[in-house]
Amino acid sequence: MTFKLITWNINSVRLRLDLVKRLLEEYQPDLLCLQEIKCQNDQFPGAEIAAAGYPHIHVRGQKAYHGVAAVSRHPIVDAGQRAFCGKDDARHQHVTLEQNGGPVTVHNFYVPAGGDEPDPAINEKFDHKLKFLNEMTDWFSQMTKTRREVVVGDLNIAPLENDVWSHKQLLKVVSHTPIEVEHLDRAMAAGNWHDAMRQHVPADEKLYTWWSYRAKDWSAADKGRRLDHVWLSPALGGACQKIEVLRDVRGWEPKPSDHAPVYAELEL
DNA sequence: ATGGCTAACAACGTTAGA
Repeated sequence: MTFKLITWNINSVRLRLDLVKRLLEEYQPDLLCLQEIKCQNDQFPGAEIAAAGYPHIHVRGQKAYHGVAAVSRHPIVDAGQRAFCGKDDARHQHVTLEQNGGPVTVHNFYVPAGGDEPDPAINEKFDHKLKFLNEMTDWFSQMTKTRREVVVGDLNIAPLENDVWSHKQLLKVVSHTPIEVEHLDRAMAAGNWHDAMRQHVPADEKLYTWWSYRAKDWSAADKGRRLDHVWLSPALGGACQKIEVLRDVRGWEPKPSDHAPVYAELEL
């Protein structure tokens, strides 16, 4: 059956609850994975999301920053979270759903942004980002590759040249530096993950999921980056029938998130 | 001309995003 999945960096779920409800109403996903919910578990607007038809919710939040949440139409049969880099900073959760073809586990990530200076020796945030990616690599290399698993979320790296508006101008900008891309590539290779977005959009076409708030007209300037991703385990490598960046949602008023959701349909 | 903006907080300036 077709499983509809959306990943979205919401940049405060409390401030943008109406946008979340509109997205659920318009796109009717089976599962929505949110990042940067910026609230503690007991502040998550679960009752209103349940009332919208999504009563199965697993939240991993904390005060003020980061935080991820999964909201599902269908029962979550298993859920958990992993602390990376010895910090309990709410950057990962997993949920497992029972589908016709057996269980499917979705990992929802919010990788550290990494600060401004792309040098781990002088910027502790960048160091944290690289260490986080190394830990992902170690973990993925131990995973059973025959399992049906999906990685989604804001990985905060735009790996390909056409994942940014100007490869040349962003080579020294955090999110597109060669060292970050190498780290992300290693994590991807360690799990034999397939990049579902690039299965459907050729590498020579521009593809973005994030546009800065600072542009006067984000859509006209179109200086975007592909920071959000959907990865498929080898067992699901051919499962994605359709995937698209919901670019219009970046313009939803009032107060859009600076990330657009990524919508995927998987045959499970 | 990649920061021109945006969000949370015991909160009117700081920290963080990317």
